[in-house]
Amino acid sequence: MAADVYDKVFQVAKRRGFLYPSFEIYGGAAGFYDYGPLGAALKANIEELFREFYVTREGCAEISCPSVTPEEVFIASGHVAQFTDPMVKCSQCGEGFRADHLIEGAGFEGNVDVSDTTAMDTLILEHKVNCLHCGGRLAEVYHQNLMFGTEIGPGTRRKGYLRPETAQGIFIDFPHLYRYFREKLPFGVIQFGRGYRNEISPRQGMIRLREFNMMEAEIFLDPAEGKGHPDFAEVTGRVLPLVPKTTGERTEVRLGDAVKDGVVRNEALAYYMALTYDFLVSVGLDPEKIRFRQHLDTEMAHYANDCWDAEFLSARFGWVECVGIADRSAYDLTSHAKASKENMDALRRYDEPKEVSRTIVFPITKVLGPLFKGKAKAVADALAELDPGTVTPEAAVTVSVDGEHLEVPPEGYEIKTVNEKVAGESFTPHVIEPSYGLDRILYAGLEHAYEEDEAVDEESGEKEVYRRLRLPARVAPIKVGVFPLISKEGLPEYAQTVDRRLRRAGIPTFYDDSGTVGRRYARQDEIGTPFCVTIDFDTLGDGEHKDTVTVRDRDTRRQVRLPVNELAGWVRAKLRLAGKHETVMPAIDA
RNA sequence: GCGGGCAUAGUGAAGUGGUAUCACUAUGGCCUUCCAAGCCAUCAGCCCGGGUUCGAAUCCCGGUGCCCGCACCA
Repeated sequence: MAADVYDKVFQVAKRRGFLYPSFEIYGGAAGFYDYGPLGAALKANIEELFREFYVTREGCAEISCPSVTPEEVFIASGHVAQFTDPMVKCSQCGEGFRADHLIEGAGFEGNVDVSDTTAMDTLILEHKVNCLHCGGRLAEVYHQNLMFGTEIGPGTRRKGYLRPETAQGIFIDFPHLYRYFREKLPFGVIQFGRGYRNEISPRQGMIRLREFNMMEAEIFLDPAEGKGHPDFAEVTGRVLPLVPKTTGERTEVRLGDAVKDGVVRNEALAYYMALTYDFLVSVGLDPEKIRFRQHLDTEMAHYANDCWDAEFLSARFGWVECVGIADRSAYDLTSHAKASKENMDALRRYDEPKEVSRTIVFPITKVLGPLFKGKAKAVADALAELDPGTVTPEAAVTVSVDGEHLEVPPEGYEIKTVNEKVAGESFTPHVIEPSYGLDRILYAGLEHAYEEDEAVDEESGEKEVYRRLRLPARVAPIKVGVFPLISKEGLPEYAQTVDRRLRRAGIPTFYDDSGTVGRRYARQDEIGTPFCVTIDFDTLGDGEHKDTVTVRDRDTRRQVRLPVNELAGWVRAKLRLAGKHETVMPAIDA
């Protein structure tokens, strides 16, 4: 059982307090992990970085919606019907199959209605489908929905689900958000949150979780404006590693060309791919181990019409999706508008309101009222819906109300031409969705940051593994380790005041005076602390180094001596630089 | 869900029916003037349940979890 990088990373993560398997004292549960103190800090730092990218830089607004969600939402979104796999098991050997795949494989022409289990049972009988494995008889088809169900309120008042994605909350709030953004497109909204998927067999550790953290952005835009991005010009020259669906081959192309050649469907998708690349690199992923793979038509989610996954290369799992950038078109808003009967449209304003003259069928309600009593309102509405061109003037007209045909006499309506001012035309915005899997990104960051050397002890000659996490300073849970060189003669006291000053300045630190300084460096290297500060006798003395400390860089082990008064500012400057990979690990001047 | 393997301290390992060992880590102390030094002490463990036996970490049965395949994976 050669320990691969996953094992090694996980071992450090567990031992040092990044990650713990959840519910461990009760035997654990696959697909759930706890974030320990360092993991929670790392997660918070990644979230903060996401805010920096999407809220500060892109101007998105952050909202936060519940995880527990009424069933109607997921009926409208398609998840109840489609976030499910129709399963059928062999009654003999127990082998499980996708029922619809079996039926299609048996020569059935046409669409299998995956929502109708009895229809599928019938089809299985008709086509004499047996177990592919042992030839045994198949049991009944059942739905394996991957959402966690629950009830809202005591008893079974109202069915609900834990959300499988945070996006729906944003879509549902669209009318509010549209007003918040003063009825102007495009705008973006982000949400951090947990999502839940009751995976059948989550056996890939941090990669496939049943409860996981997402950072999702929904960018609403007007499709008539070509799905562009105001800053697209800044990224046209960027070259990203792309794996288009047409070839399946990795190519490196300028984004401007990729859009021009139709490889990437629109500017907005391409822009967010570039942004995502920068984000992943800032979190500490190895730029050489990132690529963008386009979904094949067959693997696209039910709501998407184009989707590029950012994938990272894992030593154990191969290429793993960690961000999905999808063009969801108008799918979600249209679905919710239809299901809720709310208006989810936006208005494309004309420069000047237009005078439009329109011919309409105008109901004369004072005639319809006495004539149709309770149904008068419905009749009036039905009349107004009619196309004036189909109505013969001065004649009775028949309308259909609740399946009943009613004849309206000529005096019940009037055909007239009205002049209206139209401010614009309404349309359903399209959505570009960059959706980030936080847990996977965090794991990727750890795996790509992990480094070990075999150190040979000079005295004993024994080999020892030296582990180091080269996390970017920006995301490292602890920024500075603070040590007295040795534990005596006032060094610890002085070091503690340095530690305290740094923390008061908003810099997370770890004070350590145990063992030798080398051991303390090792401990901090292992959790990715970028800087360690040591207080020595020169600090206390009256010489030229009075009130100066040494700062040691994790990756180069180089040291620099700084006045203690400048320390907090120096560290903060290094942390601010951490937006790009090249600058996150600055060498310290010797 | 199916088949196979595994389960001993925080970590890694030893332990073929008779007092559970060892290393590392951690904690306290001594020592220590910059990269896992040394010394002393301390904490902490047989996955769960049942069976066989005078006696089970060890043998048997069942369960759970993890790993590897198959299947599944918007």
